[in-house]
Amino acid sequence: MKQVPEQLTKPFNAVDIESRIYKNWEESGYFNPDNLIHATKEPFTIILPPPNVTGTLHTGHAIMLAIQDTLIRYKRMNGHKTLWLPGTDHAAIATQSVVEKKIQKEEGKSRHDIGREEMLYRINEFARSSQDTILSQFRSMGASLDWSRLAFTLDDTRNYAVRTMFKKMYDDGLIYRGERIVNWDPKGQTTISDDETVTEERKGILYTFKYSHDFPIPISSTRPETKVGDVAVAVHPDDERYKEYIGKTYECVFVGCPISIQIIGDTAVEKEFGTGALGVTPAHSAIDWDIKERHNLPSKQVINEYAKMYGLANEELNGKKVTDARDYIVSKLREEGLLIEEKEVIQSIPTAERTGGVIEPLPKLQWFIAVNKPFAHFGKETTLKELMYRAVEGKSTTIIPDRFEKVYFNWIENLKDWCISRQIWYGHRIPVWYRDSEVYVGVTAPEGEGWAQDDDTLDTWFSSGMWTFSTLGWPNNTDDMKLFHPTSLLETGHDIIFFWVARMVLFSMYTFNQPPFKHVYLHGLVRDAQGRKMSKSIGNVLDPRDLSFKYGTDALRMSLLVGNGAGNDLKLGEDKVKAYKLFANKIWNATRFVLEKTNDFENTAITLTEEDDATYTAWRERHSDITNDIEHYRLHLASEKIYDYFWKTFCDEIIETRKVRIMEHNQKESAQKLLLLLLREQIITLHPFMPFITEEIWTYIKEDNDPLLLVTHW
RNA sequence: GGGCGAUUAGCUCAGUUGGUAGAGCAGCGCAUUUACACUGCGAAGGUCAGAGGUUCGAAUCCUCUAUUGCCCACCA
Repeated sequence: MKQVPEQLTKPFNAVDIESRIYKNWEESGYFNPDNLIHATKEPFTIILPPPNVTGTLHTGHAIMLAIQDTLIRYKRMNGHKTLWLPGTDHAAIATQSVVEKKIQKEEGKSRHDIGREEMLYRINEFARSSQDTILSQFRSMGASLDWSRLAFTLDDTRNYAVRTMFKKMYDDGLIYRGERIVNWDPKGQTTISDDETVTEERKGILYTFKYSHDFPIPISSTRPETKVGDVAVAVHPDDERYKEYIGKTYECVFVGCPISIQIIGDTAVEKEFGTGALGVTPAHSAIDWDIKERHNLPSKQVINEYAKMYGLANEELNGKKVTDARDYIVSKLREEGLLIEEKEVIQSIPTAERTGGVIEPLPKLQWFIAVNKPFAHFGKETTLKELMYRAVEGKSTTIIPDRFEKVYFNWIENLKDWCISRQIWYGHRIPVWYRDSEVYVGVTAPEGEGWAQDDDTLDTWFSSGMWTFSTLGWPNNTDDMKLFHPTSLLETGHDIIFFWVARMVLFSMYTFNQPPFKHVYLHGLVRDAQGRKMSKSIGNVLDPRDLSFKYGTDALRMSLLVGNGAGNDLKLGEDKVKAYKLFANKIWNATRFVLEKTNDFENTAITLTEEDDATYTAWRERHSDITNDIEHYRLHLASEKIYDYFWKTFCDEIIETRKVRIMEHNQKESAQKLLLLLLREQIITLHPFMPFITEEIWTYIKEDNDPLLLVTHW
């Protein structure tokens, strides 16, 4: 007669067991693949998308952890050498601006008052203390991450990898320095990439005017203040209205500033827009810069890094903010009778995602990665763009759901050279040194006196893009590199496909001619129960820590998995989490009941009756169905199926019928054996989804020489 | 302007390769010396947005329409 464990007689309380169980797992060492000595199958690797060091756990993280941990646990139980590698991201602009704001608020100082060295020290200190917060929150989700391999995008190992990569690409002619129109963020005082901008719809006015009375062609612009930097007027070469002027140059005075305007023909100009004539401002518009390149025109910058006018003959303009300058110029035009039309239009204005500042396109000397430049690669001539395309097209990487492959291709096709330099301090400093007109690019500083390192840092996605292999010790030829790269799966949100996924493909294909991962699984965004975005202003943000504390981590994980198909957004309400807390209770109570009804069971050799055997066979079918779903990354179906079977089939049918037979001593031992067998196998099957409660129950039902459920065979 | 989705019960959503429409919540009826009220049993509720097509058979495949969401884009 076995005693039912005392703990089981109390109601289930998740909070009581979670930290203790996590500690047991961690101390067992099985999160580290080096300790999985019985793992005979090939490695299965996921590199965790590194959260920002400054962050705290949100529902997006929770989804990512639930999906990845479920897959990792499943693979580990299946005998794969399983590596799930954690790390954090220095998130350059985000982190620096948090610390800058803090210092501004507490000490009233700017980063320039503090100085580069001291500032970097402060940011690093902040990053380190902040990191502990997010990592312990990741632990609380039950994440079976190999903490012994923890990486940071800005630590020494990663910095060495970044410098090595920069040098290698520079030597291949893929990294170059050039003057281009970049997205300048006057608020953040830095360049940002196209992907870091968001367009905002705003009302604007399209002004149609002439520079001066003696200039023949009226032009239209929403930004008349930039027109003092005009060098040409472009018209369509076939435009009958303006054909006769092409090739002529006019000297005129526009709001007190002398400008020299050449009339040129260019097919980029649309006859139907505005007056059909485009004032060319190379320094303040990307399209105009291209026209300038085509026609060999000069360029005059009239707006500085603080979005103020400068260098103009009309002293009244100098120092004015662009918006004030616009008002000033419009009123001058009106006075002089040069303003022909004002038309209200909706315009899309690019703003900086991070700071909200209105982007000022400016010409700047920056570092770029050439994506369209042919180079020799593993014995063949190719371009980076081709490599990125080929990885997905050739199915060496598959994207789940596959409709995102189209999105990926679409983005690749429109890809332009990637500006990788940033004018902020926190990040990987560009490994380039200057002395007079000499330029030195190297992994380490050059010998000799008088060299000064480039002040800029690299775009944070440069280091993140190398993440699948920089975390494994590249450029050293480590055992981890040999064993775990390419990785098996990248699991992340679909909003990050361009920023990150494509860049990882770029670096890995370039370096190894192999993609960084075999599969990409994209999950959706979490929305509230009504389908709205979670936002602080609406007040509908669900904090996973609260939910976990209130309903248990297992319940939270289930609520994030069930019904959450790849690529679709997930609507999450508190009721859903609550429903899975009830499920945890059900598991707990069913376990107690089964143990009570079988505490006199001893005859383990007994064979099942025909009926019991059929029931068992039906379960095995359901089990292989679930296995198949997990193998195909259909966790939303697998989780629902095990939930449904446990509750509706096992509890409501099997237990109900067998308890009668046990009480009536009607083929009692077969019934007892069936219940024990099914309980054991379901606890194993539930483990990847609900790791805590199942590991706890395992201690009550396991055989003496069974290991932790964590490493029990699936 | 281009691209990608969504539309299934009152609400929120599943539905894996085409084979008798499912779940949770809400609501209705019944049960209660009960493993679990954090429960069980039962009933009700849907021309699967609309129209056309393919098929023996369509929520599922194709075309169009309507509504709706998201992403990308240098129209000055």
